[in-house]
Amino acid sequence: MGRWEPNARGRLAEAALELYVERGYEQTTVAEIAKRAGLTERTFFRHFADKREVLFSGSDALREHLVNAVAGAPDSVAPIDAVAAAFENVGVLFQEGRERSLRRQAVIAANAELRERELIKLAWWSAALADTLRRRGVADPAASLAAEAGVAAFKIAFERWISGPGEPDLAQIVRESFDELKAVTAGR
Amino acid sequence: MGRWEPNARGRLAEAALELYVERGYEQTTVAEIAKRAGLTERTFFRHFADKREVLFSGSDALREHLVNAVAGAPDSVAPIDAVAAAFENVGVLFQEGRERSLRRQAVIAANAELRERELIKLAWWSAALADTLRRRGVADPAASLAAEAGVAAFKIAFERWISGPGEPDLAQIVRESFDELKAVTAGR
DNA sequence: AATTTGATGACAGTCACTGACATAGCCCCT
DNA sequence: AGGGGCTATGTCAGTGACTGTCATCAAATT
Repeated sequence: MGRWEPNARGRLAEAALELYVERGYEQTTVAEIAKRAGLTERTFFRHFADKREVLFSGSDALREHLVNAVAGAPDSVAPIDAVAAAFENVGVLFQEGRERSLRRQAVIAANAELRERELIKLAWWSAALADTLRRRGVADPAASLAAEAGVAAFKIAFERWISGPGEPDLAQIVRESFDELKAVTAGR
Repeated sequence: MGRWEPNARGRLAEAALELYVERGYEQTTVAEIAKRAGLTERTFFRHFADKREVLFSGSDALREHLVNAVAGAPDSVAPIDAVAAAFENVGVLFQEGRERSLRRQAVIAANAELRERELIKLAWWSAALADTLRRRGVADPAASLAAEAGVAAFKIAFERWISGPGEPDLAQIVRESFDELKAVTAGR
């Protein structure tokens, strides 16, 4: 087991999720994560900015996907609908499967620090979406509002997907969530 | 300057804001804050859970105010409008004045950790609002969506209030923000 | 005046995170 | 094949946030 085992980053992420599930986030030290991955604490911090980030490294890819979807929408599509369509398609990127998402969300839900990190990732999505809308000629504050409201709709859809029974279809739930958003903001 | 100077908590909050403004959040140690307040580091952590919380202790009062406003709205008012009205009235609670809010927001905007904390405070508002709406008989996910969308509208209004020139009226900006939200989610 | 109560100080300890430097595996070039 | 560089990892020392524990001091209570 020399220095050069492949995929150090992936091993660290795997070990971290396992340990967070087994004994909780706070009760896990970075040294323990590194040890399980066959590495040292210092190396952990070379791959991840902090102890939380190891759970959120996939967020950037999701953001990219969202931005591309919105940027590629026809000009005739209203901002909120472009955002809605982007989020509907994003379900595909949860290939890691509902199983892993469930474990991950359970860990996040159990810890305030991790929820903070998740929220700032969503805020980062929102900012990127707003920026993309502005490039499409949407003025502020409409661009920011469409992005924020869209992220909110997705957040709630995701929660329902995670907490729901069986194997529900994320894209379908997202669609319903955006429909509800429209109904609610119409003052009904 | 004995042990028993009054208002230790307030002195700590004041010293913290000053130092965060002067030299930045990260470059300020808790020991320095405590020293300026004439106290020790240990005492700081008896008053505030962590180094960030000292900037957010007013958040709970705001939440209370919001919840009461929504709970007290007439039954005939639609959920989103009850939330909107609550946020319009909340401007009153920024008695500390735009001046202090400006300094505080500048500090928060400059640091990711502080932005995380702010987001989770807003999420806490949203959860409380959703809960209040449910008590009014609003079903989910409508309750959650109205709360989330409302917080988003307020967040954007607040940003505009802070970054705008002169002394704009927060309540007015909040009203406009909710109107924009309605327009945007209508697919325009 | 004695007692109790609550806030503060003092001190030691853990752990997240960082900077600096050493070392080991891998690739390229001759 | 061998040397030289490049990058990932290891080692070590240090800072600072945060916690547990116990002592101490001021004020309220009796």
